[in-house]
Amino acid sequence: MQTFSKRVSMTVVKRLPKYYQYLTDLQDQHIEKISSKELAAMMGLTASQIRQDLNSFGAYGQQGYGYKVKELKEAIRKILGLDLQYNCIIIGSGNLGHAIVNYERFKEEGIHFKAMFDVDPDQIGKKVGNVTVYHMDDLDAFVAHHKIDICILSVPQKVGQETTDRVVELGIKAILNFVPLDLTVPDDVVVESVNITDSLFTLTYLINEDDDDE
Amino acid sequence: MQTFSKRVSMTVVKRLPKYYQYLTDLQDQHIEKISSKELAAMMGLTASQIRQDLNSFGAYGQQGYGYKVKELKEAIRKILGLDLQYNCIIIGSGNLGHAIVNYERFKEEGIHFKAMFDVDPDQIGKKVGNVTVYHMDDLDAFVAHHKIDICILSVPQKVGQETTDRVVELGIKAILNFVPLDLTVPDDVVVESVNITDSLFTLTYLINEDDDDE
DNA sequence: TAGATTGTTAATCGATTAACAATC
DNA sequence: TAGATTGTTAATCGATTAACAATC
Repeated sequence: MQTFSKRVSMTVVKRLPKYYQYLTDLQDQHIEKISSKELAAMMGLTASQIRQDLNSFGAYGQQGYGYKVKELKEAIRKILGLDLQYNCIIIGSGNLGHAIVNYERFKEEGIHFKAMFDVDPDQIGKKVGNVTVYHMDDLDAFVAHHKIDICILSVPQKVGQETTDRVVELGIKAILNFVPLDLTVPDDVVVESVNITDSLFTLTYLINEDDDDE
Repeated sequence: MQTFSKRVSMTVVKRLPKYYQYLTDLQDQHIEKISSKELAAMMGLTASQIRQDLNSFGAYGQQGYGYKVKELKEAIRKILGLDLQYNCIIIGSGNLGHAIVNYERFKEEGIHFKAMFDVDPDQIGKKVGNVTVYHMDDLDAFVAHHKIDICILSVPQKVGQETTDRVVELGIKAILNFVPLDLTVPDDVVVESVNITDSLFTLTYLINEDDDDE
């Protein structure tokens, strides 16, 4: 029988990493069992919502008991694709690029940084941890000889789109974008953006939110 | 007459910085007029949605004409609270902290970095641009003598919550959080989180999304 | 005036919450 | 078995889309 799983909504998908984080924490605390009610209280969601979310992927709980932390965590890990390995390059070896390479958590989850690229002569040839910075001129050759799954983009805004175009041209299908810019990519390329400017402006809104009529 | 503006939903608020970005771009291109239809096409929204969003704050357009880019941009700028000035400290002077201090865009919008704090002896006393790194021991005194509106948090995960508690204790009411952790704060403190780990895991999900039944 | 496009109300769609039978 | 809690259906709520009168 063919399965016809309805495409899961982005709203649910965006909550998955949070579930994974909380379940990892629970496991670190050696808690073996959790109910949707307990998890809801921890995460600020409702029990119903959690059960709905999880059930869009399958039945991971046990009636009358709850969810086994380890089992559920592993299930979500797999749903997130974290059972796989990813080769990754970083374009833009500024402070942000450095910060990401040094992020221990990524390595733990099978994200392998293969190279950094920049145009600044002072940066070329340097090593950040065990990752070498190459010149952008060497990008094509490098990607041709390595299977690269993800490109992390932390270049100046004005070259954001052109760099994206180049990366897409080279066949990379996933971009983690730190440039405060909405990138245009073909349908078969996925982009996830971290927009620090947007976050800051949301914060300034919230700071003043209640001032008008309270 | 008293105004009873219904509280604007977070869904709409999260789109405001995007409107602001697009309107800024339009103004830079010297485009004076835009219709909801044109803006919708650019932003990947519907014209209806844009008109609904904007009208939750007031009537900024002209029937039969559209929106004056400059006027609308200024209106949103004000809604976002970017007509005000904000004093800001950064706790954690690692690469991420450095990246943020060097972010030109923030200064343009009235965000002033007053100091950085760290516990690493090698960092104390250094200057990043014109911002000095102080020891965390000096935090209380500094905040007591400066009106600090925003704290940017880029400390190691394991001290994320305790640092937050300390900052809250000192009376700071807004936190831009880069620690991959859901911070607990009192109701009168606003937190906006940038969670790079969550974004990466969303990306790995999307990479594998269509693999199961297609 | 005629054409265009807003502001706003009504209809639809999707997400959350509630309820409860299934079952561990 | 009785109690607990899931999986899942139904009800509600909120967000998006459609429609159109107001009006520039």
